[in-house]
Amino acid sequence: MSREKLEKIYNPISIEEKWYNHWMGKDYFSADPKSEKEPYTIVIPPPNVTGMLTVGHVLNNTIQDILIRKARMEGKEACWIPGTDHASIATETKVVEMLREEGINKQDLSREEFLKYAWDWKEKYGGIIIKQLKRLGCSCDWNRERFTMDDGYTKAVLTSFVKLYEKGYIYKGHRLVNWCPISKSAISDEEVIHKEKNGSLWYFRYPIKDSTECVVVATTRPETMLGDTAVAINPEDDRYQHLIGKFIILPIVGREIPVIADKYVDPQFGTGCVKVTPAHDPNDFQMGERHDLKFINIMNDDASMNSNVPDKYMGLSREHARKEIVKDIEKEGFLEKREDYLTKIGYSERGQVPIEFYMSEQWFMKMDELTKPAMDAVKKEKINFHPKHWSKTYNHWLSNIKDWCISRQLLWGHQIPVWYHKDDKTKIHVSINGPIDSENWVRDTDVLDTWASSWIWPIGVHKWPEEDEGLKKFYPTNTLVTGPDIIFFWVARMIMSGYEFRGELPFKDVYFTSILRDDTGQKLSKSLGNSPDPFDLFDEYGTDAVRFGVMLMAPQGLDVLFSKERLEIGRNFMNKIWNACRFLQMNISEKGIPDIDIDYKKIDLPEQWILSRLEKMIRDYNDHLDRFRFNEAAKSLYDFTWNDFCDWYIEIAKIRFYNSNNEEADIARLVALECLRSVLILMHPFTPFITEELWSFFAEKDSSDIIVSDWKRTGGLNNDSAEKSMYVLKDIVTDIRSVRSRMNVAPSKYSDLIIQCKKEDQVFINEHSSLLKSLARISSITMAEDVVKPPKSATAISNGMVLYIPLGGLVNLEEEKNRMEKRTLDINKLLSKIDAKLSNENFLKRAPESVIEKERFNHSKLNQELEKISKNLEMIR
RNA sequence: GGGCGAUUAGCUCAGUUGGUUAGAGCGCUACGUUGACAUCGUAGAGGUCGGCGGUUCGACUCCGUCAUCGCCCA
Repeated sequence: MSREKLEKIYNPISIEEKWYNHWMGKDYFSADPKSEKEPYTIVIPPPNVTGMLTVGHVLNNTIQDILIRKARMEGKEACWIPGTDHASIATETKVVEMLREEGINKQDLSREEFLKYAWDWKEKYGGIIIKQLKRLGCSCDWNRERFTMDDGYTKAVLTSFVKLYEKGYIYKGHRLVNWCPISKSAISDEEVIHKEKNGSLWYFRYPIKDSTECVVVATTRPETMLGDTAVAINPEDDRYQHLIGKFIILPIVGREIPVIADKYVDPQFGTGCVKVTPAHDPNDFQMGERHDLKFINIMNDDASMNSNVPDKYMGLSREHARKEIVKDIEKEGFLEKREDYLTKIGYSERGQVPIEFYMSEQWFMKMDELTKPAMDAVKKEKINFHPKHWSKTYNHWLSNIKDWCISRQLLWGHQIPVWYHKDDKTKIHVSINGPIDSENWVRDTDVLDTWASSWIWPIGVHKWPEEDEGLKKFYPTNTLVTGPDIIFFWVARMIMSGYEFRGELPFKDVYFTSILRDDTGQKLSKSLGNSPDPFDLFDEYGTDAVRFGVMLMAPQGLDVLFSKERLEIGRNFMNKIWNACRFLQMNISEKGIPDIDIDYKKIDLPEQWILSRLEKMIRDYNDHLDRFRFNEAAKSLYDFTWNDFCDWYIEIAKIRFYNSNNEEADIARLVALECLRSVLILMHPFTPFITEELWSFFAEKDSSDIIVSDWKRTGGLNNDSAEKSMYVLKDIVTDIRSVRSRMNVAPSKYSDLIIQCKKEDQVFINEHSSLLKSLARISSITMAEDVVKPPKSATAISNGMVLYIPLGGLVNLEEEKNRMEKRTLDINKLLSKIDAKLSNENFLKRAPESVIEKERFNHSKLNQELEKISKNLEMIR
């Protein structure tokens, strides 16, 4: 034990950095691929390289740190691989924004020039979140840190592309894609956020050629009419049969477009006639293909009108064009009406504006073959989701998946490894290093979707496609910890890539964290500005307190309403532990730790009891952690430490320490130490700093740092009868305290105790009388089987014993009477419930014996209590 | 429209495979600085576990249904 004294006040800041540097210096976080130990691996969900730590990251990474630290203590080769993601579209958006502020337009830069700015940006902000993770205490193997655009990782990404291309899983196609007009790029279905908006439904009259008749079509997007190339009706619709094959003169534009019949049209919806804009609507696109219609793209890549529309609209934004079109349609008498209409609009996740369906040539990945093993793995529980219900969402998504658009019209990212021959554009070359005669080829300008690089993260963090020792030792990984919001983006795709490239699952367990929300239910996010800065929280409460508090409030499978006030429980608990240790230190340090062997069969009841409680806690704690119930684990540790150990055992230890019996005191010292050491060990993964600090004071001589100490799965001594006896004793103490409190006895005053109880109880009380006296502030105890209630005494009935406390003038008989009458009512209610059960033949026949026994026991116990209360009530009356 | 989740004390929430006199923290009431801790202690008040129906000897727990709220997908 260290000689220095613990500071009176726990000061987190002063110890956190000290211990982190110590751990780093000792190289505890490094994982050795040559180790004989069983590996336990986690790959971090790589945060955005230019991102900042949010409270969500705190939750997510604390969980990973808990798993890794526990595995390390369990003697496994713990390997937590950290890194960051280039986040193509998000980062590029930020860089473009930064350039704009400097007055630079992205369009005016060459690819190389832009990338120079982007890399500078990455260098400037790239390290921040990594530093933040260190402050959080994360025990990642920092030697293995990866960035998704590192040379090695890039090679892995390009390899995956080439392999899939060669397999025929990747193809180029001219399609309608989700287009973000802000980033001027295609985006995937998952990057489109659907929002419900109040909009309008406009009804336009389209005149039939060579007729006075009109059809009425409804649209929420009037400006797209500039690209209409047909009007469609349902082939069964009697109202419009005569129009099939006729032509319409498109208002404003003057184009002649056919009336077609297609089953897609719902005759019940609107007028039953729809305008068809094949180049700007997915359903219309399909109709266009079926009927060989013209595809007229009316927009530029920023969603302004292009040269395919009448001159007066050219260059207008889509919003402006809409107003003009409606105005002009109305002016020319083609507007039938306008209705309010609630509509779902797809927004670009990054650009925050409505997306366009836009015709362009993109690279796609075929999904059907890739999904098969991925679905199978979860179905057969080779991969387990926690909580399990996410597997339903997973299956649903995989069974309805469409081909994945993986190309992006961005510069920041992995440029697609495809080259086109300068002389013959149809001749293409696909490889990692490019063609030898590079001067004759032009590389595809697009980059890959970020998720098409991060989906190989568990593989790409090693040297793949090389079969290096890291890959062999640390793949597959054990657990993935991530948010359910990226189950499609990332989790599902990692599983696909794992099977595709390794023929094996990437991880065995997936833990989906709670989503943190503010008190109004909004998801905490940097962009909304409702996420507190974790660093402010660390400063205010201490990092350990934040970690513990967050873990305590995040149950498995549910969202959490986060508020920083809820972290107080963590801070208070750290304070409690600190002071419990300080107390022990005060009572040990002068003599040093006693060097005696304890005969555990001979120790006193309180020692037996606390060790039994400890054993139960260790068991529950491990059980909860094994099942990823971090909040429950934290709770059981908290309960044991505060309620059993501090509230009761330390109070009892005080009696030992201040008495003259040295042997008892030494035993108490050792038992208390045993409890404390166990608590520190188990708590270390949750709160690494404070536990390492306290361990340095309380560890056995020559023991290792707590971070590499042995984990505990057992430790105490289970003893049910001791727990029962102690329960009785605690009950008596509480009952006496309750009486004294009710009668306003000053806490400092001692009182006498007279007990009416059986012989065996007298033996029991005698055995523990000093404890009872001290804990309940009793000066003398007298007992007998028959006791006449002493005058002016208050009464409590506890475990079949009647306790009398003479209090002279303090006794309030009215209060006593009310209390006893209330209890009588309660008991009668309970008894009638039990009676109902015990008189039910089916219950007696079918319930297990232990349950029946319990009911009988309660029945007689309550009856006894009732009898004693009645007698006492009579005496009062 | 389809799916998932939630509804337990004034507030925020636990409650693991059905058997508890239904728990915690905060808040509230009373008392308290007795040599670890006022970031504390002691004692206490407070809930017919969203409604209805069912399964069962027994339902906060399982099933059905309705209501309200939230999320995801189309």
